[in-house]
Parts: sequence; C-alpha cells; structure tokens
Amino acid sequence: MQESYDPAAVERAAQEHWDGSGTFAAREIPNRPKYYCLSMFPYPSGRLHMGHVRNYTIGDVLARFMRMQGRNVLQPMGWDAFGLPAENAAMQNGVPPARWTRENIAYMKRQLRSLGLGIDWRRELATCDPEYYRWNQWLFLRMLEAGIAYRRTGIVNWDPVDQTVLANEQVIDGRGWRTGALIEKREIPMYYLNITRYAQELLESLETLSGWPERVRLMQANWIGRSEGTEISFAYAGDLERQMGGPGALKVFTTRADTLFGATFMAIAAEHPIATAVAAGDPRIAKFVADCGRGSVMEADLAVQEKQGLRTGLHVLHPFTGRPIEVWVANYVLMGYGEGAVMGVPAHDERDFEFATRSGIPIETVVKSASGAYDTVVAPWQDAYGEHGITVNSGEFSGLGFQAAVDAIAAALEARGIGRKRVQFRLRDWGISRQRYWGCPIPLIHCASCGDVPVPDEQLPVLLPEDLVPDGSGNPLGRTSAFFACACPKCGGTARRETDTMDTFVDSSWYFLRYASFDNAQAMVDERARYWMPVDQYIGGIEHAILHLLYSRFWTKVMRDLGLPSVDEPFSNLLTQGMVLNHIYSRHPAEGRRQFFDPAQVTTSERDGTVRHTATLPGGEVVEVQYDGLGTMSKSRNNGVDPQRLVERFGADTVRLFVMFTAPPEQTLEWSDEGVLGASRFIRRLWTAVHEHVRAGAAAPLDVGALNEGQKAMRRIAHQTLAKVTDDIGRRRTFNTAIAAVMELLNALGRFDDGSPQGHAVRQEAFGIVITALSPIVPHVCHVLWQALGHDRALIDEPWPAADAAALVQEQIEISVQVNGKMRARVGIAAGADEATVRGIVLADERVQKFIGAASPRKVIYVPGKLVNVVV
RNA sequence: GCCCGGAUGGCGAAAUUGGUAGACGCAAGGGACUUAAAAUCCCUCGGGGGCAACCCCUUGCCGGUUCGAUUCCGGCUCCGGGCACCA
Repeated sequence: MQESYDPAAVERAAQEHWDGSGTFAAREIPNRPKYYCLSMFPYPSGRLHMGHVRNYTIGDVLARFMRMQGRNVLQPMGWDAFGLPAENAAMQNGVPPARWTRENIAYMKRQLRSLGLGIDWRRELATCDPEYYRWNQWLFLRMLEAGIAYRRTGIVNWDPVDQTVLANEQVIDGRGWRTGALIEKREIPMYYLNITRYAQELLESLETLSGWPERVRLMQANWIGRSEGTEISFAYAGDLERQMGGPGALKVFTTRADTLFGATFMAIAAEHPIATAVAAGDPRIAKFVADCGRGSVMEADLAVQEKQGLRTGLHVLHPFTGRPIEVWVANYVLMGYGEGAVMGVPAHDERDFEFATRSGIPIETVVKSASGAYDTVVAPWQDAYGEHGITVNSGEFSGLGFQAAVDAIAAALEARGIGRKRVQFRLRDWGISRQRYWGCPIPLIHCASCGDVPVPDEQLPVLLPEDLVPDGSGNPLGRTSAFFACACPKCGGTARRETDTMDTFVDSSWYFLRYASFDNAQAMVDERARYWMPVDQYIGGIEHAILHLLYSRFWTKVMRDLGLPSVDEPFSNLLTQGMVLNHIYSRHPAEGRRQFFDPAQVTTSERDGTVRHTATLPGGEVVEVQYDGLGTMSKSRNNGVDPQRLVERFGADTVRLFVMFTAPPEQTLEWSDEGVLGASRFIRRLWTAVHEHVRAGAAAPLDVGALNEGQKAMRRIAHQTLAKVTDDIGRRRTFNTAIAAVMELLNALGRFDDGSPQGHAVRQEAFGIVITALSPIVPHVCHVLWQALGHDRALIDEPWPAADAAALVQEQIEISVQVNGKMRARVGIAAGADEATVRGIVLADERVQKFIGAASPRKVIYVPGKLVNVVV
C-alpha cells in the first residue's frame, strides 16, 4: 500500500483489474434491467479535446452509477470517421485521408483508454470501415425501393476557380476559402431522403420524449415548423398571361388567409419560373436574378441581406375583387419553402411592411384589433399590425374573427377550385449527396441506355478506394476510372459509377443500432438490437440539438418501417452537455494573417489601471496581443488544452474530477488551470485521510444503538451525503453538487476526532460512503482506496448502498423567521412540533418582538419545517 | 434576420416545488510548521455603516405579480448554440 498518492500507479492497477476481468464486456441478460449508455462518438480529428473528455466522463459516471444500481450496462465507443477534415489534412500533408484517419483513431483510442472509461471495446466501430458503411448503402437501396430516397436537383456553393463544390464552412464572406473567388450558386443533381414524409410523426412523438430537455424539443418542433394555412391561386392578368404564353395562376401559401383583401403585391423568388420567364426579356430583371444567384446558399446570410425587389410590371388578379396585383421579384422569398411565392400584405406583416414602405407599395388595413384600439388605416410612419383581430374592408368576409375569416375565405376559394387549406412544414427533404471523396459511396450506376441503376446487393459494398489524395479541385473519385468505370448491371454495357458520397450525418444516424449487432456480418442489425434499444441515456453537445438528433430519429423510424429490428424513438433520455470554452488571444500583424496565441503562454499585467496581454513569438520577440473573449477550444484559435498532458501530470481522476466539479453538465465550462490543481489537491487529501484512518487499525462492528450524540451527528451527515449524491447523480445529473457534498463530508470527517471504538466504526462506514459516492467520478483512486479499507471485492462490483433512514432522523430542527419578508432570526424547535407551538415560540422570540414592536401580526405564514413569515 | 439558451462575490459556482442568497472550490491576504522553499494545516474573504449588539444595500437592466422573487410574468442589453454541405 502506497503512502503517497501516485496517480500513474493507481490508474494502472485499476485499469488492469477492469481489463483483466472483462468487467465492461456487455452481454444480453434477459432478466436484468438493461441500461444503454451512449456518448456521441468522436470525429477522429487527431487528439482528444476537452469537450470529448467532458462528454465521455459524464457518460462513464452514469454508466458506472447505473451498473452499481444493478443495471446491465452497455457503454460502447466508435469513430465518426468520414468527413471533410481528413481531406483538408490530406491536401496539407499529401497523406491519404484513410491513413490519416486510422492513425488518429489509434492515437485517440489510447487517449480514451487512459481516462479509464468503462467501455466494451469489443464493439468498437469506425464508419469508414466497409463492414460498417456497406449497410449505409444497403439501406439506401431499400429506401430507393420504398420511394424514400429519390433524385432531384439542388443548389450548392460553387467555386468557379477550383471548379469545385464547397461546404458552407468553406465559404467565407461569400468567397472560396482557398481561392478567394466569389462563390456562385449552382444547381446539380442530388439524392434526397424524404424526411418530410415523417414530419408529422417526428413532431408528434417529440411529446413522448419526456427524458429530453425541453429546449431541444422546442428547437426541433420549431425546425420542423408545422403551419396550417391556405394555398391560394392568383390567376394571371392579361399582361402575365402574354408573358407566360397562356393562362395560368401564381400559387402562394399563407397562414393569414384572413388578410387576403390587404394583399397589395406578390413577391416571387428569383428562381421562380415566372422570374425566369421575365428575365429572358428584361435585362434589369435578368441582372437582379443573376445577382441573387451569387453568394452563399446559407440561410443566415440570406436572412441578413437587405430586402430587395424589382417590379416586373406584370400582374395577377385578386380572386375576389378581380383587382390587378403587381408581381415583384424579391431576394427574401425562398424557392425552397412553400411555393416560392408569397402574397404581400404590408399592413399586417412586418417584413412585407418594411418592403412596401421602401418600395412605395400601397398599404391597406384589413384587420383591426377586437378592442378597436387599432382600426385606422396604417400610415407609413406606423407599424404593421401582425396580431389576430377582426376583418375589415374585406367585402363579404368583413367583421369576422381570425379563424372564422380563414375558414370562410378558404371555403369560398375551394368552392371555386382556386384554393384549399393545407399543412406546410418548414422542414425540407434531406439532401445526402456530397461531391467529395472521403465518404460512403452512393451505390448507383449511371447507364446511357438504362438510366440510374442501383448496384445489386451482391455487389455491395461499393468500396471506396483508400489511396487517393484530394487536391481541392473536384472529387478525385471522378478522375479515377478504376472506381467509376463499370458495367451496367442491367444491360452489361459500359456505365459510370456515381462518384458522389453520402453526407456524414448518414453514418451517425444509426451507429447506436450497430453497436448492438457489432459482430453480425450477415445483417445490418439483428434481434440483439431489440434487447438494447432504445438508448437509455444519450450524451452529447448541444450543437447537435437539431440536425444529428433529428436525422437519427428519422433513420430509426425508416428502419422500423422497413421491418428491421428498430424502435420508434432511438434515445429515451438526452443530456446535452455544454461547450468547453477557453480565452482567445490574437493579434493582427502588419502583414499576413491574424495570429492566435495559446492562453497558457499569454502574460497579463496591469499598470495604472490598464490591462495588457503579451506573448512571446517563436523568434523571442515579445508582442502585445488582444483579448477576444471566451470561445470554444479549437485548433484554429490555438486555445485548446491538451487533456493528455493533464492526464500525464495529474492523472485521469483529477481531470475527470475537475470537469465534473467545475460546472453542471449542461452549462458551458470555462477552462481554469488553477481549478485542476484544486481537484488534484482534493484527491491527495482524500488519499491521506483514508490512509490515516486505516493506520489506526481495523474498526469494530458498528452498533447503531450504542452511538452518542456526536457519533449520531457524524453518521447523519454521512447518510445525508449518500442520499444527496444518489439523487444528484441518479435524478438531477448535477455532478458538481454531488462532489461538493462529498467534500463537505470529508471536511466533517476531518473535524470528527472521536478515538473510541464506535467512533472509529462510524468513521469506517463514512469513509466507505465517501469512496463509494465518488467512485463513478474518480474510479481509479476509489478502486484502490476501497481495497485499502479492507474490502476484497472490487468496488465496481459492489451494489450502490441505500442511505439508512434511521440515521437521517433529526430531533431538533431550525426554522427561519421573517418579519415582513425579511430574515430576522433562526429558532430551534422540536422536529415534530405543530404549527401552534411553532407560532408560539416564534412570536415569543425577543428578536422577533423587536421588529414587530407595537404592531400586531396581520398574518403569519408557516412553511412546515422551514420558515415562518410574520406580516405586520 | 429567425429559433433556442444563459447572465449570481476577484473567479467557477450553490440555493432541487416561490421560502436563510453566495454551500463547495479557486484566487487573494494573514498565521503555523520549516534553516529555506514546496507541500500541508489554521484563520479572514460580496459592498457599505457601526466600538459593539447589529443595521442597510446586493443575483445583467427597467417594470409587474406576491406576505416573500436568483426562481414566475412583460419589456430591454450583452454573451453563447443552431440555421439544413463543419461535425
């Protein structure tokens, strides 16, 4: 037994025990309640970062806790191994993405193992392994058969210099990140998954996800964006009819059919067929449409750009009044949503109001508030009235409330066959085609005579060649005939293989099912998935609140509907962990790019009230740097903290303790080097305290009936702590307060200097509680200290103890006393005292009397066992 | 721009269902031990007033509900996450 704490030795011993006895190898055990604990698998970027450490520690704490609570736990790990960073690294270093990725996996796996996570490593998978991605391809073909996967065109960012499609991330201020060229939008053929078919179910079953944070459910609901509205067809006026070469109608979708009589313009997207037709004969419109075709496709960019529009001079007719309404081409109308056209009602829509005011379009009020407070005609200096109200100036539909007006107008439109009520979702179908190399090949073959032919199942997987090195211009698969040259499966003629690969969100949409069927070479998933699914606890970053989680929910449902062993919802409980932030320091040299500095290397000084930050350049020159606030740790900002160095210096337990203690899991965590020292100090103090206790000799059996007041009090604290930790970890997931409670218990044990045999027995029990309670968080040191306390069985195999209710009983309790809501006194009362007794004691108290004075109590509020408020 | 969060001492935070604001820890200051340093241990530690008992103020800002608000409601400010090809 070591007298001084040696983290490396302790962690080696504990990990050797767990590995040697196969502690974390999970098996399906029919009659034990299972607990599938899953952390979002990492992208193998090269090194573990603090966000990973936080994520996997949270998962490990829960997995170990639930295991001790008697659950049959599965905690697997894998690698989200396809993606853009591998191609970027390949371009920089000339190394194929496959090699870079596999080397990173090997290194990061060693790092993960050093953290002492209770993972069943037999189930490890990497999405770049053909044994994994073959099932992406297989299921894609099933989706194609089921009509869930289909082909159509989509718009991408096009770099005209590199002749390549760019990811949104690679577009900076509308320019290509490598070429600096102005980005264009380009329409190309792509494959889509029909997630909108599932929109209603995805929305409805959010309500069943009671184990998900409310905010994530809200975000998903808003993302799916169900709105009930009316589709209205506006017939072409004569001028538009001539332009389009015949009669027709402009279709719009609106949630405000009640404002139909206030429509004073129509706005169509630049990509709308009418805009295209008009542009052919009008250079101004053509230029405007072309301008809209520049820049990135990102919605955030589109939303902040100034609302612009041009009048076409062409009209549609109001369905009830027959009045001509002018059609405008506008950059703020999205072709991808609804019909790509909207009716403009400036009086009752903020955006339309802004556009109309600037463009000199008339504003006509057709809704007034029910109270009549807002019933004048809107003038340009006023604002749009967007609330629901009573219709006015709306012909036969005047004087109706919102719903009545919508119903009546929709019915009248429907009777004439020019409109109907329908539901519109904001959610769009999922485009999965990527014009990139390092991803899962889409299993299709293009044949000049047969068209798009699916790759037959027996030819799967379509193997991705692993020796290519991308160069930034186009997809290298498209230049590799060994990959794309193939025979058509139907006619046998010369054909070309699809060179697009799948979105990496596909890979991560079902990996949790594969962990349960990890060694099955014959099927994507098998019956074992029914045992383990759904995931009982999923843990990952809040940044995945919408896309990854929504795609996974969709994919799981598709697998269910295709008859595979799957579930309705993949994740019963979700914990969204906050980001790990660190300070950012940078400077702009006179020439070249902005430089970022490692916060650990920045010196901060203060003189005359001015704070200065300085850093030393590689050449030795000391320069002033600016503080840019807190931000996520990233390589590009040079503010990452390497977990590996901390583990080597302090041990994994210290790092785990720090990340769990510093902030509750859902909150952002600000990095602090000093905090790590504090965590290390606490573990050493625990080590010393346990060894001092053990040196005092073996403890007598605890006789709870024979304890004196001091011993009872000590025992009460120990059991209160146990109850609190059990609740904090098991229910509240506030690991920080669990740790704080154990710290208090250890402090109390330090003050408890009872040398009697029963005192020693109380201490033995309390140290056992300290070590057990901390063991999910700092498992190595607790494993070893548990042995030091004289136990033979490994702590991880012990059941989680229940707090002794008898030990928690308190005879005397303290009541807080307020006078007029202000804290004035504390009084001790017997635990069972009734309200009258408590009132008597409180009102008789001289401190209370002082504040009441001559006044008589008007009201006395009593919160049993807690507080009395005397109102005078 | 839209959707979703957050803001409490010098710092990270706690206060679980509307009921003692600042637990626990970090930093700082003082002391003990030591030849010395490190380590360790003890004390102080939101602001103001008072010899003291004790009193007043304080949870981003403004307003409201309540006997009582860090907690609920309305309106802001700033920071963070997401916005469909980063993962």
